[in-house]
Amino acid sequence: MYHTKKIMDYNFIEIEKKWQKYWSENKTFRADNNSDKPKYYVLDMFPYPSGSGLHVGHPLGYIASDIYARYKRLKGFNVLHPMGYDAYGLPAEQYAIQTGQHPLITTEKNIARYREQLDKIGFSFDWEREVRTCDPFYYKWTQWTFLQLFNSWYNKDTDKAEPVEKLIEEFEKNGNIKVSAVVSETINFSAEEWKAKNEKEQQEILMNYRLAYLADTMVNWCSALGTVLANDEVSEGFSVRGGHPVVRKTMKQWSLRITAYAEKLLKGLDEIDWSDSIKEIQRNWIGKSVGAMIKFAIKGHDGLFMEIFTTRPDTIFGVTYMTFAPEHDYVNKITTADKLEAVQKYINETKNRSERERIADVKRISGEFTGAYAINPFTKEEIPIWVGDYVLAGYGTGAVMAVPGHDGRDWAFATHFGLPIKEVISGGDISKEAYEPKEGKCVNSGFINDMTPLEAIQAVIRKTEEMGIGYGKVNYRLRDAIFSRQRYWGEPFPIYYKDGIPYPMNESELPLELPEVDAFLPTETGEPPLARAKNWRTKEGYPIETNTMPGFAGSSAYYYRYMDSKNPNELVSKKSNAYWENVDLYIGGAEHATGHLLYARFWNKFLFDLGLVCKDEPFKKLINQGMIQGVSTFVQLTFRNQNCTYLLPMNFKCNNPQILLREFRVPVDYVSFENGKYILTKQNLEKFRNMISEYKQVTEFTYAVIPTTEQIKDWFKEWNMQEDIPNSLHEGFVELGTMVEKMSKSKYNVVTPDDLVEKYGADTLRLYEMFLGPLEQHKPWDTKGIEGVFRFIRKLWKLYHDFDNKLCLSEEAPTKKELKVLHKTIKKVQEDIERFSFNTAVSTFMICVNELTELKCNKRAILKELPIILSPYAPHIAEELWNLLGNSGSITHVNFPPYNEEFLSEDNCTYAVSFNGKMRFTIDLPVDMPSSEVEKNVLEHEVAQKWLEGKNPKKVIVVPKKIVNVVI
RNA sequence: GCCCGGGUGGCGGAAUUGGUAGACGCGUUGGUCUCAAAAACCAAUAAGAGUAAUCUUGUGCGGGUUCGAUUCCCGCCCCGGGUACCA
Repeated sequence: MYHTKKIMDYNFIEIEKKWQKYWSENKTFRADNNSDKPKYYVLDMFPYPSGSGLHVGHPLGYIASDIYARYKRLKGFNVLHPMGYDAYGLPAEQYAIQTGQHPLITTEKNIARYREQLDKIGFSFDWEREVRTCDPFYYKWTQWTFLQLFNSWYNKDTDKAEPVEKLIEEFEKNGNIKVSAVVSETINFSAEEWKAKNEKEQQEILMNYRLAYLADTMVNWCSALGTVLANDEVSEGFSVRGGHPVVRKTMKQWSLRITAYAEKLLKGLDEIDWSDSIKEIQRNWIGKSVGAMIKFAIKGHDGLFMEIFTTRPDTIFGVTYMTFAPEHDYVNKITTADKLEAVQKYINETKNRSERERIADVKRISGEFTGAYAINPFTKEEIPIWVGDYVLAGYGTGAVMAVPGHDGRDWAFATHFGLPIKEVISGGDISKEAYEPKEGKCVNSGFINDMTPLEAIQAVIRKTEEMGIGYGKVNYRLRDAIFSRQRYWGEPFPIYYKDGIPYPMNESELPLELPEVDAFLPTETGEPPLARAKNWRTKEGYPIETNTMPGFAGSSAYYYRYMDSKNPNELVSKKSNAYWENVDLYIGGAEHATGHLLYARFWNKFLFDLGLVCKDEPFKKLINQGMIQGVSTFVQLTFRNQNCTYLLPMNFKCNNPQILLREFRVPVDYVSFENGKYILTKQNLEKFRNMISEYKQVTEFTYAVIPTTEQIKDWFKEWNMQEDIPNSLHEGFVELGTMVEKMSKSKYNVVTPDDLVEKYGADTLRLYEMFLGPLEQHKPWDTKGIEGVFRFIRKLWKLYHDFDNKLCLSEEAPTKKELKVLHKTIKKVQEDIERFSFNTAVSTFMICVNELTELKCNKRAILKELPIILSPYAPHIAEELWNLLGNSGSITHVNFPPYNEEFLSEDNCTYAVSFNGKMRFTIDLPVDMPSSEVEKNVLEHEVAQKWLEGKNPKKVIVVPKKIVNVVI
């Protein structure tokens, strides 16, 4: 009875329902586009609404961003804190293929579930600005941006994107002689030649320039998903989503010329406040290398040059062979008749090796001599030309000069085939391994002898430029982003075909809505699902593109749409953009490092070039929340007889080889925690057995029992086992083994926020998720720890209430002690929020409530401030207490109380006194006591006398208000 | 292999600029209340020695700088993430 009453004192169910209703009815969190207040934009990576809903790991980042958003409101900012859905995606479509249910229906159902879960946690989102990528009103602007990309090219002279119209004007005036652009391939032509070309030829040339272009591209083809994938969607030869095999294949695909922005994307990293690891991942992905292009003449082929890219022109005197990628055009031209057969055979072999095999066998060295020779431009030596698959066709020129003395791969290749190795940089031992550092002196190197490698690099580049055979060049590893997918559930391209040439639709025809199809599968002829749509043609009857856009299309500029989500005329109005600028704080998972976070920066820079937005980076500060891992629990199962299997603890070992023990996962819902151990009780086993069909566990589980001691004894006897019954066996329950791993449905370790909100309330959940540890760190979820936070929040409630749960406040003036507790809390909480240290802020609240409880403080003067500083973390109880204190309306927009240093200062402070660095005792002394006095007082202390043993200290260090170190 | 990040009690973690290592919470142990259990409250809780006061050791390992190092430097080990022949 008493217990029940006590629990009901803090009635979180009613309080939370009441305030969530209030916020929604009063539109408390609506952001204003016309405000005199300074702005602050806090954004979460919008979720893909999956069918399994949210688990406790998902809201972690949302809670952190919500705390920050609420804090900024208290600090007087006009805060934009929106939420939406990345609604296009493969799972809904795969589900549609299996069940025939339209992906829109699945998606809407999932969104509704997400919304319900999110609402329960009490987020301060401005839901009026919600976006969904699959909504035509939204994807109109995705399609519109695509058209801008299609109609733009990258001008290297102005270093920005410009309209294709202007390029055409230039072609008509001067051809492309004066144009410096980022292109697929360069064919020079004059104005006359341009004008002489027909429409089709002209369009083909323009396609080389467009930032969104259609071209034959080597793509990652995933036949299981029936679509191509971007590089970031493939990992080690398998699709990231689903884990299906991926092969390399040439196909005509839409691509985005992100490579034009490689340098800007790299430079921009220096100006944004992101974690070092993400910046580093992006730097590696962009992969800038500075070097030179150098042409080597090929013996016996006048006018044919082997052009290579190298970062080490200083080692050119050490070239002992050259290598072409097997796919290189020249291989067939230069291979001598006697080598032709072997080379052809080699090329065919490498072609048939899948990407997967190539990766698996990185260490296998293979190659073939072509019989041809290149001429070293400096030494005039004849150098054998090889073909080898360690040279990639897609990087640089697809050909390398090999310097085995100073490059590890070349060294391995040369050693394998017995090719010469020559030292041209001193400092290493090239008989053992390649010496790669750019340190030492050039040797055996003609005119660059005795130079340092760095000097030599410049000298060789200059010389090749004079000789007209080379120039300095920067290369990037980054590839253009393949932008088409052969799937249904994505944005249609606003492109139609006339005589096989793609043309953009008129902007007035946007949005081009996703058509209905009879099945979500490719056609019999292998065309994408949109080819099934009836009358998928323009008004004039031209066929419309049947590919759809990839997932990152809709997520690359959504943060702009939130600024002006209802605007039917523009992506974002100049005025709204000028006010909100860009995202101040962005929180999301690190898994988007090379995908979304790179594409969004690219789109943003493009929009900036066009003058559509005012900032060239989208996200000023980025925080990647760590993964919340699940604790999986295991039990061993062993066959007893036809109707019975025994459950045994994981630490049960058995030497009898006839007894087979099999490991099984026990779903987290059936696990109890007692005496510091995870266990499965008899009662829970019963429940679990009834639900067994929901889990893909073996049928033996149906007959599983926890053996009693008697049964074990019999069993041991039966099997002639001599062992004593291990003390890990118990009556009535079985101990479980544990493992921390990713939280996922298939691992049966998913904890959902809904259950916790129901049991403890949203405020407790919010506090606990933050309390778990630093936001950016991975950490295991441990449901039992939530009790501590729940105790804290009830203790807080009790500060304001008497035994009968009546508000009970004293109007007395607060003591110095009480004021100090309050103000040090305000100070620490503010500092912690500002450095995103949410876990320590929760500790601070706990300390504060512990101390006020200790002081039996129920004074209004103190307790009236507490709800404000707590409100970002636990908004519902904060609102309730705020109103109980006699305030009306929401706590959302009040002022964060400033702390007063005056209350923090003390007359005395505690010095920690150490001898030779070891702390021995503490002593309270006046704050303003001069160092010499402190020293005197310390040395006179009786404990000090003991440690000094009558000797004089060698040295005494006094750090004012902190420590004293006595050296003896 | 290369590039990042990280190793602190039984567990999650704290120590913000080199200044009392282990805050706060979980768990555990003992106690109060209760017929009993739960809840609540109180106390102890890094390890080792000691009745105790107290002492010794201690932040992955080895060394260094310093009056003083979880924090800075050098070398190594382990874990997590990224990347994979990028010339």
